[in-house]
Amino acid sequence: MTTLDDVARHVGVTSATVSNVITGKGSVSESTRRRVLAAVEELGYQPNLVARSLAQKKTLTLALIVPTIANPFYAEIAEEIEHTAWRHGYQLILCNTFRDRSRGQERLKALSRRWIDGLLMMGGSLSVVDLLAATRFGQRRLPMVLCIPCEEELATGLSMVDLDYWYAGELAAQHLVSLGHHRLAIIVEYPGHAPRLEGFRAALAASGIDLPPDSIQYGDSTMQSGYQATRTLLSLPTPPTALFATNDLMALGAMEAALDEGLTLPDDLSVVGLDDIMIGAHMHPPLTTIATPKHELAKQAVELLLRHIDDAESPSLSLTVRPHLIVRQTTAPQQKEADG
Amino acid sequence: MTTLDDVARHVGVTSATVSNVITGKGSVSESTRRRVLAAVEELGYQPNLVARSLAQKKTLTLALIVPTIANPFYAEIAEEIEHTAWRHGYQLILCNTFRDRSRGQERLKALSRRWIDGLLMMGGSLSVVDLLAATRFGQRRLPMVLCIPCEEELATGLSMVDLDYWYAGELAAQHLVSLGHHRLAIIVEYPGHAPRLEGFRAALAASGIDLPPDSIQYGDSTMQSGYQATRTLLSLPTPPTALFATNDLMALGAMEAALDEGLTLPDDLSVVGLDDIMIGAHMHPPLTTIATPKHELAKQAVELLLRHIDDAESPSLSLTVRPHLIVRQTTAPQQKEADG
DNA sequence: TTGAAAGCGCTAACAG
DNA sequence: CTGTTAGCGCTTTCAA
Repeated sequence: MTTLDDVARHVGVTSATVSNVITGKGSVSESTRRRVLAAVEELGYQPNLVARSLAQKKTLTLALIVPTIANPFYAEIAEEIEHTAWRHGYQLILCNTFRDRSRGQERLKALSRRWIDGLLMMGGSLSVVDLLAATRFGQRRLPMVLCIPCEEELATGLSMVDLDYWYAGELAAQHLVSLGHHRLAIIVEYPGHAPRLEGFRAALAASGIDLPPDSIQYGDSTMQSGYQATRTLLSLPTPPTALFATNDLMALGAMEAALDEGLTLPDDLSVVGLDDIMIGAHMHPPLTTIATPKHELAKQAVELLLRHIDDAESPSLSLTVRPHLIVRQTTAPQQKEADG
Repeated sequence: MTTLDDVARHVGVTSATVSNVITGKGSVSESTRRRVLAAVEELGYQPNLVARSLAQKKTLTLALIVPTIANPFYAEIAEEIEHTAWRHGYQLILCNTFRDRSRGQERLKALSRRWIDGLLMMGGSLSVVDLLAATRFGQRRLPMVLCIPCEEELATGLSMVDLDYWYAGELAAQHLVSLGHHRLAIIVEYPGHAPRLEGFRAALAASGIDLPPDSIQYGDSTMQSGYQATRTLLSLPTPPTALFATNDLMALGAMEAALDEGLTLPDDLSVVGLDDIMIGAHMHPPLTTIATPKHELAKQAVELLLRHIDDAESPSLSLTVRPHLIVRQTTAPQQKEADG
């Protein structure tokens, strides 16, 4: 384990000089510069990041907090975030909270001791109280951006990158309405996904279609809940001919339930999801969904965070990314019905 | 940002004493101990991990290298690993290599500068050369364990935690044979999944069943490749009645292909996967698979790594975890056939 | 252009 | 039981 001093001694200069050539700061004569570089090579010197971090109060480390990386949606975003972070020279510490408050707090506390440069938080990972506490680590301010905040996180005043979920709901409704459906249902995580519901409802209203209470079912973003909600919907006196699940996992659960009921997709029931997780495209039939542009989302989030890191005075910003509809094969025109 | 010295000054002792009460080392009188603790509380003191790391040469940080966290199998394991690591007080840096050598090398180099305490590597993330180079960071030895090594990584002599894949192949074959199938096929990533193939082949041989070259198709562990391979298999003069895909993603691709061909699952074709990714249980029909006990795998891997960290002399170990069959609904008894 | 010196915040010997 | 001292490996003034 060679240190700066080793290199310096080997060349016959001082460690400050070696530091200068390595960081590219200060000015060094071309000749010593070359000798230093040669020595670095020869001794296989690697700068020690922890020493540097201590001296500069900068760790080149970001943390990403997610509810659970086992959810493919978060995993796919995490991959993009990791990628973007590394491109900017930052490493990523991964934290799962399992949506558990005490766990989240622990994680945060541990992070605060290690002087991460910034924090990226997926919405719903932490309680809002903990979240706000997190913005101040000791006395110093922790740069942080919220990625896809949930309802109650919107008022925190933090920087955030969100998807235009209201628009997503609108897209889903418009697509379904354009196919001639008028008995629609929604499976929604509430209140987390409220804007999706509202966008959906508003677009329906604009087409003169009502969304009765019965046709709004609640889930918790898992397949299981999508499955259950769909069983309930299908057992209604007049079951829906089309449904929108506010995330893909619930949509997959819905498909499963419909198939278990012996229905044919999409003829007997149209299903629209939201997220565009990889696997959705490979279901049978492939899932029609409102896609989250994950690469863009990650890019915006990381770059916004870096802006906060580089400039502590940089004001809080709210960015919004627009989703788009991907029509695959779980949606079809409304069939003729017996009872108009 | 209060430091040890601040606390010390506030109490009227020396920073060494404060350090002692915080780390629990050395001996401190009960009275000063209480005063220190009070001051810590009052000032909201948080120990600075980077300073501590520098002093102790220990960072309480592990890194996990995976090919891609977007693959649910890795994501689910990553979650278990993160969980286990945190329970032991370690944080986790996540690295995706995208199976790209240069990217893997970069990651490794960056990690080497930050003095991580240990490295967990999913098999196939890195070239073997880089992998071996990674064991020595500068002159110091980097504790490391390989998780589910691939063929060419077995000879590295590193500690590893593997699944008994030969046995997994055997389980798949036995299950299918017990259902009366004798025209079997396999979709395998080669040579990465060679033991799975060999176990499968051996178990078939034991039942007097041959596995002709045609019925061995190659994939790269993606759904797409499973899909393609299955199309090929189904277009054979005598297509198989059952197939084993050496990972779940390929099995899902196989299901998709079969359904696209108009086949009914499992009556027209039995499919067995391997991994037990979450989503497999929710397909229609739910996927029969050979399950990886991910929790145990993660636990073994992390704990083995910690053993290496705590004791540099701890010898390399190879642990093996046994998979088990989960029968769901993609496998069924062989149907009667027209042509014996 | 280079060197000397101080310091980042903490731990670890060793004295007292 | 507590204080003193000396680092950990690097950066950063400030002089020379």
